[in-house]
Amino acid sequence: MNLNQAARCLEKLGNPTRLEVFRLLVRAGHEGLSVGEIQDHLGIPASTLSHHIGHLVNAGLVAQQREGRQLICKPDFALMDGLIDFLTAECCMLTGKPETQRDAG
Amino acid sequence: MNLNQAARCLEKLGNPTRLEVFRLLVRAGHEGLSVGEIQDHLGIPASTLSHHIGHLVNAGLVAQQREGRQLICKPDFALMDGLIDFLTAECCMLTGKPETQRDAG
DNA sequence: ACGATAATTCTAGGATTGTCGAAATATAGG
DNA sequence: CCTATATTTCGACAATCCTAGAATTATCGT
Repeated sequence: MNLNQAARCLEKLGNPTRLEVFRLLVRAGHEGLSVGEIQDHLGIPASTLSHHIGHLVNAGLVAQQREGRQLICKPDFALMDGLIDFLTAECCMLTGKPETQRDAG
Repeated sequence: MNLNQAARCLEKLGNPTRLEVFRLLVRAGHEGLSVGEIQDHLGIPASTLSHHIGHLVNAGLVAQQREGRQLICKPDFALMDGLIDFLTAECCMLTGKPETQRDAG
């Protein structure tokens, strides 16, 4: 995870609707949720939701797989961990977390 | 830190230039850096840099204080910690980190 | 007051984003 | 094939963002 990759992820999560979608998917866990189920939770027009999910998929934060007529969305936990690792390592104090430090810069 | 606050911080950090500014300030530590020093590092026009710093200040991620002719910028470490806590608690697996969990919801 | 330095505000342009109805595509079942 | 369901793509519009030169404000030293 480099700075530009991180910025891209942060940009996508930096929209209230998308952050809510992502949080919903994280809470759903490895089973994921269909687009329609997400829509039931958020109550926004399908085209708007599809637009936002497209952004998340494009950034790699969400993966989709078809199951019959439904498209199941799942968060990429590893990428999210990578993002948090980046923020912790590059944009935090690191005080009291020496094991996270990389080169004692 | 609620979802909208988090989204606002993420949005501001989700721009490569601003993320680089913020990382630079974090690396500078509690002493901070003047706007001019940041400009020396990044090499972008003063008005563009000022615009981006304004965004970071507006979101509370960066604080400024004047020292003579210079404006010193410092990151708000506590807010950044709060953001990472939010992401860890609401947008992560939480597997193997039970002490980070808040209410086992 | 004057000149130099530090940084912001003004202004304007093109680029991108967010929204959502309408139309189109994909799948399932009879 | 026809109908219903699930979701995306298209199209349009307003709103916001990014960039950066020019002008302005703030501070310091003399």
